[in-house]
Amino acid sequence: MNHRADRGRAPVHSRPLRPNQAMKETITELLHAAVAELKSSGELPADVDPAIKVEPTRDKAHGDYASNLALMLAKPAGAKPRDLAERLIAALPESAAVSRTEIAGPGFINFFAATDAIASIVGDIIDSGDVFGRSMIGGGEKVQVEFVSANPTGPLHVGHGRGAAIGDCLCRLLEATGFDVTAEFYYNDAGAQINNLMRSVKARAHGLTPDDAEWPEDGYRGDYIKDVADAYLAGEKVTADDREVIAEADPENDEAIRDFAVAYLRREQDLDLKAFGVEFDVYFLESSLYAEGRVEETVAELIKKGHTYEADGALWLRTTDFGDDKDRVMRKTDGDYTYFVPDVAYHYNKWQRGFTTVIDEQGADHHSTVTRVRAGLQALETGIPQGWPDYVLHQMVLVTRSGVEIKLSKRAGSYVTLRDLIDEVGRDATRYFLAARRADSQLTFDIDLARAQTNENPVYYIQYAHARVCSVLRKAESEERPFDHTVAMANLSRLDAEQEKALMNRLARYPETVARAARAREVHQIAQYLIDLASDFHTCYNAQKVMVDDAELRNARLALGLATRQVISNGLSLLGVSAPEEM
RNA sequence: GCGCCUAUAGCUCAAUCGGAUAGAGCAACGGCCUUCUAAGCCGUAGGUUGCAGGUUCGAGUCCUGCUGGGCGCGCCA
Repeated sequence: MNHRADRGRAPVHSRPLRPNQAMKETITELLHAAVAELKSSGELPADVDPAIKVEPTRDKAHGDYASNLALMLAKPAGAKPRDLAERLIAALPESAAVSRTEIAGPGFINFFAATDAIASIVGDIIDSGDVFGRSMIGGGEKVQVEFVSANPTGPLHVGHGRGAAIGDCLCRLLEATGFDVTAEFYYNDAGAQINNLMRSVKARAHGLTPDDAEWPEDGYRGDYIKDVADAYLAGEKVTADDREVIAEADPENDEAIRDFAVAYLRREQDLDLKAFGVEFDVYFLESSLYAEGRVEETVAELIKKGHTYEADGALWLRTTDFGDDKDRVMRKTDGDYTYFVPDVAYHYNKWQRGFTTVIDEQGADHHSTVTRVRAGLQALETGIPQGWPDYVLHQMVLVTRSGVEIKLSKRAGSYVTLRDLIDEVGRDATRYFLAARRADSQLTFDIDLARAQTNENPVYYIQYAHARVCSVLRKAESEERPFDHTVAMANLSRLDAEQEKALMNRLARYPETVARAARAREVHQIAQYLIDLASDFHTCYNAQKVMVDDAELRNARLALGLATRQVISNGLSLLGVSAPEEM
């Protein structure tokens, strides 16, 4: 196990957080008070204890916030929702934050917030800075996210790229919500596939090409194998995962070829990941499970707990006892273990390392391992909860150019590499496109769209909003009318245009968006939010000129710009996408 | 055949632990730069949320069945 101390992501913040959902919380408290009032007057049964839900409205005609409380309480109260809503409103304590309420639709209570109350978010954001949106809902819990975990048999492909983008963003998201995150990469550095790699490199070292008759069966045919062979014969030195390997240059030394090829391809993958802005805390080698006796230990434990049997010359695990649809072979007739045994040993090791939550991010084509690994862990009977670990599975990525699917990369031979994409469309756009969709739907990566330097591209749409604010601030400086924090804070109530209110309401939703995305393990929600935020900003920008002569209004608008810039920047950093100051 | 995922505007996708009139971007059409970056904005058009039932005040969302698509179903990983 190799540790990487420096990862580049910020540590969990311990700074106290400002209350940045004030408006929503205020309304929730008002409703609590109203319910208590109605209970004491006997209009509501004393035993009802509703979960009060206050949501930002989708339609501004419905006010700023709405609650379905009356609908929820109608049945237990034995009253019509609208009547109940009326009584709830009558029982609401006075509050300066709420300018008016109304009953709408089947019984929703709509709240129209006072401009002051909405605008206070701007000050909160500016004061909080990078911390805005962060929380401690994770409570410092140790979480491990395992992702990419590609075997070192070739360059990373688009699918790995999707895993890298989702996994890395998930780590950032979890850290931002107060989890103690370890990013881990697991790989198989021994076994049949690595032997195949060795044979392929050896064949290349002997001058063979994939079309020769003597080329190894199922050998890796990509051009990169030749690069590995050339480097090996040239006696190159490679460093990967803190290990240094010097090529023996002897085309007959299987062991040396194997070590070199693994190190070489690991280094290649790391260079790609680094170019993609992804780093890991821990690289875990499958071979270490054997070297440290963890595989044997796991097998012995499974046998001891009585969930195994011998049949047809093999050792089986009765995974059907734990929800699998058929039993699985652990030890083959040739004496080797099947891959799932080290998988179980590895996950048992994760548990022993104290990760109460483990999230495995992987391609959905491996989804059958989910049941198997969980079954193996249950069979150990060590108190690991059912359904541990968690999985985030992503579906296939289809890459198109000019509307036509592309499947081949020269270098890799059979698939589009992550490097191809980064080189062609750039890191920001690649990350964004791979992270912006729900993991469990298939993704079409449109190269033309991703590399478009025009308004067609959603990444630039967001980045442009950020750059625009920066531009306005530069203008304020150059005109020697710089932002004045005191004047701005005293005049936030001037931000009363419809577009400004909409933008501020959007800003206020950022913390809960981060929290929800982290809870759901859905990084695409951040991407979606940023599009909406950028849209609200662009609308505002076109409707309301910032650099007006009225200093009070000007500074209030500059403050709104600053707050917007801050949230865009915070959100983009969760995605690992840059926030340029000019474009 | 079995399991997992999925089906939303012409295309790519959103949609708050079930909420009000399902939203963006692209593509189409019409407007807006002597004004802070037009990589932008405003407007128009575009939908039986695959189909059929069910649950309830309310369903794109939950349940059942069906249809289409993807992936998996090995003593490969």
